[in-house]
Amino acid sequence: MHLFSKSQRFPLQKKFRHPKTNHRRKNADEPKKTRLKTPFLTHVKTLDPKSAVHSFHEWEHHGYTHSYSSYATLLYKLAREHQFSSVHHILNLLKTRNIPCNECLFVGIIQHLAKAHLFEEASQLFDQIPSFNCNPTPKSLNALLNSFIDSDQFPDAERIFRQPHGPNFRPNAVTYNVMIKGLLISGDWFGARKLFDEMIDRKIKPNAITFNILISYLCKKGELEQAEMVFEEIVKNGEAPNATTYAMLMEGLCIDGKHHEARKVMYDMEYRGCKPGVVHYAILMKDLGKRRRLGEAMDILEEMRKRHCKPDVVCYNTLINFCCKEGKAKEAYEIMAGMKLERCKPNAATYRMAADGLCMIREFEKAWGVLRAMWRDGHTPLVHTCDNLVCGLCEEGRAMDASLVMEEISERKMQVTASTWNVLLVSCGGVSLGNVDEEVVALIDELVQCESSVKS
DNA sequence: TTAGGGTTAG
Repeated sequence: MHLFSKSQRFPLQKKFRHPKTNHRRKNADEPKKTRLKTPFLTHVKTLDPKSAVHSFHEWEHHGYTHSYSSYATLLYKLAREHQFSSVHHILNLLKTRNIPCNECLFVGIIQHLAKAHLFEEASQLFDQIPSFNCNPTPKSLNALLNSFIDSDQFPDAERIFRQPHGPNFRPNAVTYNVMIKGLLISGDWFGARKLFDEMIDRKIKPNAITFNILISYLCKKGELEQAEMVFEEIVKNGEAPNATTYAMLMEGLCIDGKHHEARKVMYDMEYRGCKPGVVHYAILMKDLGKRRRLGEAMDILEEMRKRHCKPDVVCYNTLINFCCKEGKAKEAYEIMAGMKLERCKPNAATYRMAADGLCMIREFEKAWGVLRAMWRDGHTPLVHTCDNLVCGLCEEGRAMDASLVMEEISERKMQVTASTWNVLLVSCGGVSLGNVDEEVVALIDELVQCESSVKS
């Protein structure tokens, strides 16, 4: 029993003919020419892996000729869901039907196999790529090596890397980058340098990423002098350091207490034709904040504006964070107000930090305003922020305000901790000793009922 | 295809 007629379930092939020529393309299975979304592709997306395989065969059974993209989409889906026996089955169909394949398909499957720790299978699939009517390039080798290394399988990656891969199959810079990364993960700096030298000997030109991998390692280890030497090497090699190189170097210098030098690097980068971005300013800002030099951190904001670099939400958050930590939440509040003028939308982190900071300095009215704005923007405050606000208001003897806050919290299906409820109830009891404030008590009753219905 | 940088919380 089917809900749709046969023609709806298995639209006839003629419906998918090329709109201009109205005849089937000769090479319909060619990977690059199958960008039109066929009904099968739309259909298969809605199915679970088992039904997808079933449907694939059913459509075929009713005369539908699957294009390469049908196979590929199905295979990606199956691999993503780790249905590797079905992957094997569909791959076999591709092979026996001699359908030309795109190397990207194998890259994707190899990555999923490695994620599932099926390293032997990943390696075998890589070896079998030529049997699939596909010429492998270093791209699939690199994907295999990188998947192995990211799964902590460096020895296997090295074994594969050292295997001969045919006369026309030459490793490229990415291959070496991946292997260098692998060595540095285990802290083998000398091994990495040796591989770098091998790369040069084999006339494989290192790229910016090669240097960035080395610099990133050195900066994290605090080996600033060596990092700067590698930096000089980049220039010597005729390669241009990129924005990431500068950012890593700046961060390394800041960590090493060399703020002034980090700033110099930022000016140098502009001189060398690489415009500092918001991240570079944020690195300086964060460092100044850490050193409790808030005023200078604020000046960076002004400097950014002068240099036509629009501060983003993370920049503002960096400042707001340090202001709040220093008990200067009023300044943080001003910054937040300034963000709106600059058309920069606060995010959940902005609101959370500002609300907490304002509670900390007992500016509950403002904190309450921040919470409301947060809700209006579709963000959720943390439970401890609500706790702090309600408890703070209670401590100031403002039980009615605290109850109103609680009302809104409950309306939004949020909860506070049990101890906050206690504080609120005790606070209301204190208010009403011998002179019960009926309005407050009624509100609390309502809230308790609402709270129990949320919990149930 | 490879790295990678600045915020909150967890």
